[in-house]
Amino acid sequence: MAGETSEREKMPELPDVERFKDYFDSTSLKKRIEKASALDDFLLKGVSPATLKKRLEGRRFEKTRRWGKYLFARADSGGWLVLHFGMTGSLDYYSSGQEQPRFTRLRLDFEDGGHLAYVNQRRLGRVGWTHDPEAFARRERLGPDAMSGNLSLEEFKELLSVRGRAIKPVLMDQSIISGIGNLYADEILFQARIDPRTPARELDDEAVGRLYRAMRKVLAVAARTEIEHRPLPRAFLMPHRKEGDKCPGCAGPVQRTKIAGRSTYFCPGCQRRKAA
DNA sequence: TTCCATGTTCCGCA
DNA sequence: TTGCGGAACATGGA
Repeated sequence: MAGETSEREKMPELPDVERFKDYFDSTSLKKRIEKASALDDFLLKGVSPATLKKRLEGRRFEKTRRWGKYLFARADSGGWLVLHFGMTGSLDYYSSGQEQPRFTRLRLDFEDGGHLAYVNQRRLGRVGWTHDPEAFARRERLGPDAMSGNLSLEEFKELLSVRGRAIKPVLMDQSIISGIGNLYADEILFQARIDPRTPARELDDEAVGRLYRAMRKVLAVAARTEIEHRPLPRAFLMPHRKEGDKCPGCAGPVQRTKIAGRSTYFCPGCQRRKAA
């Protein structure tokens, strides 16, 4: 991730956390942790710096998993390190001799001389510890992960049918579905050709089906392009988040509005409240 | 100087 | 009680 943040400053949503997972796996598994330093206990939630040290030092990470925007790393002491990236968090692995990245909040020093830095400029984020990611998700009231095989079209339909508010904030509500943030909510609704202001329960079966498929497709494609470090597909709205920019679908002007307090970009020509 | 950005949490209203 | 919108939070950039 080093040097990469400057070229693409992106806020962590599910695809970004998927990239962090891939990065964590390729840099930090199976190595003995010599030292764990919480440099800013502001971000520690429910775990003291001393406990974190005790759980990590002398241990190795065995595997990772992701739930929504949370990344969990399993230590061979039993238990999982919990990372949430807030709006400005990322990971940076660097070798000894290189300078510690600015805004490093947690640093792990490995036996091979490498260091994993959890970097977070604005300190909206979280570092914690849990004995079980499933239990953590329940306690935090996280809905099913947006990419999970467990989230069927039927369940998705069920989740939306009882919500009266606009579909966009419903998609972003982590207690309903985990992983979708402001940018990808816009992208998913654009790909599904649905007006973001449409009340969730007004979507008919056909529209919900389109939305479900768009959600899976967008997140999968975005995660892959994030990991492979490629640009997003040309048909994506995301590179056009600017009022009046050209819609990649119809070339009409992209419109900006505010929904539930978040700025929203959409194409009024392509995205309708009722299926076309 | 003021506004905006992002995700989550908290407050207050209906 | 529940669902919801909006402000607040930290911090820097336009």
